Amino acid sequence: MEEEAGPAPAGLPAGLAFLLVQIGFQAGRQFGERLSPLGLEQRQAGMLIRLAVSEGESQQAIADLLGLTATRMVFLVDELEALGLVERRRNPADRRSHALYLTTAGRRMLARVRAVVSEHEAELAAGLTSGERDQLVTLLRRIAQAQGLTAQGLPGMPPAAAAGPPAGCPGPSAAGS
Amino acid sequence: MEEEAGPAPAGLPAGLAFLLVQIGFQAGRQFGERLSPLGLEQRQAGMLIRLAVSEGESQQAIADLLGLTATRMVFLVDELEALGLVERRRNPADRRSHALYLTTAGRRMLARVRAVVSEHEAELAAGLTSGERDQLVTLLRRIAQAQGLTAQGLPGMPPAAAAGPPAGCPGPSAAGS
DNA sequence: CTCAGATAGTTTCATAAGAAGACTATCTTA
DNA sequence: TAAGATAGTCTTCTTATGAAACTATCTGAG
Repeated sequence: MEEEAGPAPAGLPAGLAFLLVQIGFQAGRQFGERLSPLGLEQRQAGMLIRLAVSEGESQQAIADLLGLTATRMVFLVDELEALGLVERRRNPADRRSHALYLTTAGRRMLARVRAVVSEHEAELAAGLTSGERDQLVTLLRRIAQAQGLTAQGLPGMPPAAAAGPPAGCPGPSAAGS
Repeated sequence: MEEEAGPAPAGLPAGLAFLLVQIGFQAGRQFGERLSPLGLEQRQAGMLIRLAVSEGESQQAIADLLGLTATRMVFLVDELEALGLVERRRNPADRRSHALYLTTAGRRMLARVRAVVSEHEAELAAGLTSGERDQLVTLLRRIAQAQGLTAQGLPGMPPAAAAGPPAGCPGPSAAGS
């Protein structure tokens, strides 16, 4: 079980892309774990954070911001509302739309989520000096920009559930039984 | 951690974690896209790369190496076999096990996969000087080690998938709205 | 030899995320 | 008021997995 620990097997790329995917996936997973004691999923936590900034906007406005489909947005808001963290309010000026607001419980939860985020950030950066951390963030920002990732809802990834673990799936080509 | 629970309106948490998750996800997705012209999924490509090094080992040995469940391993090998890229060979000494081998087509495909990996690496690093790139890789390696990630997974094949990834992990950093 | 238990691999079943499209309510405008 | 656009919701399908059951094979004790 240890026959491939030491000598990087020829051919196993330990490159930048590999590291980014692995670490990104792991970071996401750990964040989810840290969040579970709060009874929240990442998607829900993300929404709370977003709402802290975009409170009062319509569901659609926020869905656009995050790149979520309307269907997904409804589902997410349903969840958060069931948890008593957010509230849908009919916009008196246009009753077709529902503006979203955090409830008091929502704000409390948001504070806890932020604490978890801080904790997670700290853990990831543990082992780096603050200078290294800043340098890393700077470099990652450059990459993010080069890749067209804006700092809000990403172009097409937000709902992104599947972070990287692609798995067996009926391939584009032939797939057997 | 200055970005604590303060109701920082436009100030969402800084975001090393956010950047890592977003970029990692994006990188994985792009890799998948680059791979699709070959008719492969990331996991399949990852398996080919792994087999290039561990050829002849049993399915289980390789599944353990990659952190795959037996179920998924079977499915993945079924796909690769259907594509004619790998071959299951009964071990004459122990007919319960199936040793895996790359076929000739598999080796050809592997070469193409490697080309895609290189291409992808280059694209991600575009915009960085080679010095910056090395620095970035160094820092990421430190994080990977600190997080207990050994370089055994494969590009696009996180060790052990777990919970749902980020949803609208809106993040940290400047909120767009 | 043959039965019991361990192993490698496979199959079946259940679950969850997500997308698409249909449907309802409401606004706008002519 | 009717036609068309919008916001939100609901229904349904597909895909991705993991868990557990099942088959075949090997190993070891009587």
